[in-house]
Amino acid sequence: MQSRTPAGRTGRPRNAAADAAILAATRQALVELGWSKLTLGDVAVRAGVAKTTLYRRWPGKNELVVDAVAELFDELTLPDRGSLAADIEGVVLQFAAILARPEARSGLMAVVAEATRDEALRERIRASIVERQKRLVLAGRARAQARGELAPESDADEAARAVDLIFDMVAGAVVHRTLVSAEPADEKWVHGFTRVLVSGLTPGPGPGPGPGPG
Amino acid sequence: MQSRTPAGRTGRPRNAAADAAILAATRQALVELGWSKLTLGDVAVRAGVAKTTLYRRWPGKNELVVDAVAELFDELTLPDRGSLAADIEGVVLQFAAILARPEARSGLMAVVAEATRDEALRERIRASIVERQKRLVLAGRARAQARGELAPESDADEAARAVDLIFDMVAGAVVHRTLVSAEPADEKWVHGFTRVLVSGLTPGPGPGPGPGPG
Amino acid sequence: MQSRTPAGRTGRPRNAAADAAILAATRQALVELGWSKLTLGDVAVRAGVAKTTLYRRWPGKNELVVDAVAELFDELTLPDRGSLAADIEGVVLQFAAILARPEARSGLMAVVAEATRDEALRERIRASIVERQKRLVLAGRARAQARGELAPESDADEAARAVDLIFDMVAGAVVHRTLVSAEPADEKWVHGFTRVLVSGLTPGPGPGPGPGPG
Amino acid sequence: MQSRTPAGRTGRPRNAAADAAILAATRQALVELGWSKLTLGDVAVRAGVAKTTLYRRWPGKNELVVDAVAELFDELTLPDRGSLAADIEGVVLQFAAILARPEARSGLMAVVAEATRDEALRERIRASIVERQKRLVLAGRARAQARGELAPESDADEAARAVDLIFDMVAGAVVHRTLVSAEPADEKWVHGFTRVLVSGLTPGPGPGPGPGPG
DNA sequence: CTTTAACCGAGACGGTACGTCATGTCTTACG
DNA sequence: CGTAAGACATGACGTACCGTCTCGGTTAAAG
Repeated sequence: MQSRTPAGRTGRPRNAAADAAILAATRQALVELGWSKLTLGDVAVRAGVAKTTLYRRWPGKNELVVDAVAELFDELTLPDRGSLAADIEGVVLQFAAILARPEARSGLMAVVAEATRDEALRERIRASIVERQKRLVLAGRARAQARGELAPESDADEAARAVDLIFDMVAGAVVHRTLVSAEPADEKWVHGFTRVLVSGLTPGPGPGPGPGPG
Repeated sequence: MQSRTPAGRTGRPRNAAADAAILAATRQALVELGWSKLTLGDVAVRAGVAKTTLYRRWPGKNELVVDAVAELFDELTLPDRGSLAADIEGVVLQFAAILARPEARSGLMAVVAEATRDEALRERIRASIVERQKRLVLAGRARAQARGELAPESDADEAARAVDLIFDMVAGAVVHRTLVSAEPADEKWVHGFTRVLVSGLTPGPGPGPGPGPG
Repeated sequence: MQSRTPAGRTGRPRNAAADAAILAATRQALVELGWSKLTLGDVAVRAGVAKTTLYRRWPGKNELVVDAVAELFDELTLPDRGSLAADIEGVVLQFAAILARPEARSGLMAVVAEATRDEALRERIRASIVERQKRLVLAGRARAQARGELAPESDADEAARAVDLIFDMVAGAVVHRTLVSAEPADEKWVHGFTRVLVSGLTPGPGPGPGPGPG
Repeated sequence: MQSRTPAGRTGRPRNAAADAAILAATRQALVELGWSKLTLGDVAVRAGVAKTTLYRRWPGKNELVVDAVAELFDELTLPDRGSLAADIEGVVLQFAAILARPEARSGLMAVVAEATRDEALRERIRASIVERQKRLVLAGRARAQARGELAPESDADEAARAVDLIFDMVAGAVVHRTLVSAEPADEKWVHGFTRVLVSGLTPGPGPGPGPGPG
């Protein structure tokens, strides 16, 4: 998040409602215009706020969009569906649903692109989105370990690496399917993806469910 | 690619060298400025070409950047390293090396972001980059099937779905690791990724290499 | 005029019809677009001719428009209406009619404006338009002298000055009335103008026709 | 004139000094470049002002030049030199001096040319230049009537027509002499012109001066 | 009846200016 | 001091014409 009421108590206090109005206006503008056509002047008009107010609270377009998009992912949950594979399918479908919304599609990729040249923005994305949502992987892993589906890690460092890897594999595959390949991440695809993620391309000699991802 | 001398033979022919100069200038500008600061006027100056020449050959910045970035991925190869896992590791490391280059980083994500609102651009990306590089997955899969590591698909449709899935999983994980999580896709990470991709999170009862991605 | 077949006799001769087509297209474009919106590319298209052909024959827009407009004034005649005043009225009405045509209005003033910074263009205008039409003043003056309405000049130099003055007074007044004051030079106005020109503002104590210009 | 601070009192007020700087820069650019080479971007640079500021205050080049040129004619005065003819000679010489300045020469004719296709511009010229300077004719006429050199008009309508006619004859002749014939309106020419204007080409039987204009 | 040289159409080219738009800053009046 | 309004300097946009050039091809007079 961005704006804190500053330490000093004097002067007119900031209008607290403005923050929410600005973020909502940003998402609406993303839907209608996409990132590159979105202008801060337009957001200000939609939010019923002066451009100065907006600049006083966010440094620029990128940071504003990160905050506006980050909120979208807070609605993700990890319902207990009984097995690791089922839990993964459940959360991946939620994630795919969010990525199907235009404000997430164009906003997310655009700020990632900008972040390739802006260390501060990269950090903001990591803090507001990536680390924030790793909670889902952590919860799923803990649940699977409690069920005996996954072995506990030998040490904390290895655990962290495993969480990071799974997060990148899950989020990356869904994003790539949705935005680069531009195909829907529907139930069928999610099912195949989960099978490969859980069992691998070559499920081994055991009595596994069957080879291909189809 | 972009400019073909049109069917009619009349008129002064296009300068063939200009295309290459423009694409090289685009990549150079991407390195120095990133996508959002890149201007077509600047590219034209770098390429020693008039702005009008550039607009005569590409509709706009997005299409130009797609073409400039697409060329980067043509250098990917699939060396035969003896096993499916080793082949995957080899190509993923090459892919990670390309994504470490700034012209690929900002260019690729930016055009993907733009493509969320532009069907024609989406198609251009799919044709120039996605479909073009699926050759790697196809070659690797065929080689693994020849070795007996993977079972042949029952039908063409299933084969296509499998190729798409693997492509999204590989490319998506590397892109996410590199650009969103902003961590390097180094040998250690690639090794862990490949183990999960080939054997799954729960390798099952067989004599598999052992669990976890560590 | 412009294009002469050059000294060398070999080679394909110029298409003679093109000159007329270009000048006609120029006048048509002046009517529709005015001087500042007129483009040589457009004239070439209207004339069914390549832009190169046009540039081979005229140095630029200004010279082309001078030639196109100059032709308009060649239709002026000086009918013998019996008296100096009547002759003046007759030719002034013809002149006003030409200036009421849009190709003359915008073309003439525009090239005069350009000529303020281009000596060669000034000379072209003087030769093609001014000197060419002084024939009317010369003829009228000679006729009035034959009738005894005007005294013959004492010497050639004085005669030339008188002709120049009358030409400037007649042409200037009509042009100013028509284009600057933007009022029509109708019969009533021409009548008043002629009275002042012939008899002056203060016609003197004699039995003149009466004072004011009304 | 052009820019008034709008009715609303909010917002940053316009920089009042900018108007004068822009008009002065316009005249300077007219001197150096002429109308057709004058660009608004260049004027903005000379005035130390952004191009947007300029477009905020004037619709385009034509209107800007009208305002810049109109100011030049405000310095005209009508000194009392004792007789109608002397008064006319005085003001005509002043007018000729202004028309000898390059910013007046190219600017005035160019906007007149443009006005042939633009009713609003025509009205702007009439209001800013023509009607504004008729004050000189009115004053001269009143003075001549007070001296008894001219008879008073019978009615207001006739008076207006007389003023218009004289204005067109004086301004038109000087403009034509200066810009179309491209000869200087020097003292000798002005003397001859005034004689014809006051006494006519055929001064009649009275004891007038000599006949010809020489 | 072949050369030869200028003509012609088409259209790409390097430029320049256009008029608009967005950015981020500033300056005012008001609360 | 926060705020709304809006002017401001800056700079890129994508378009339009400029006048030049480079083609393939045509056309007539000269040899």
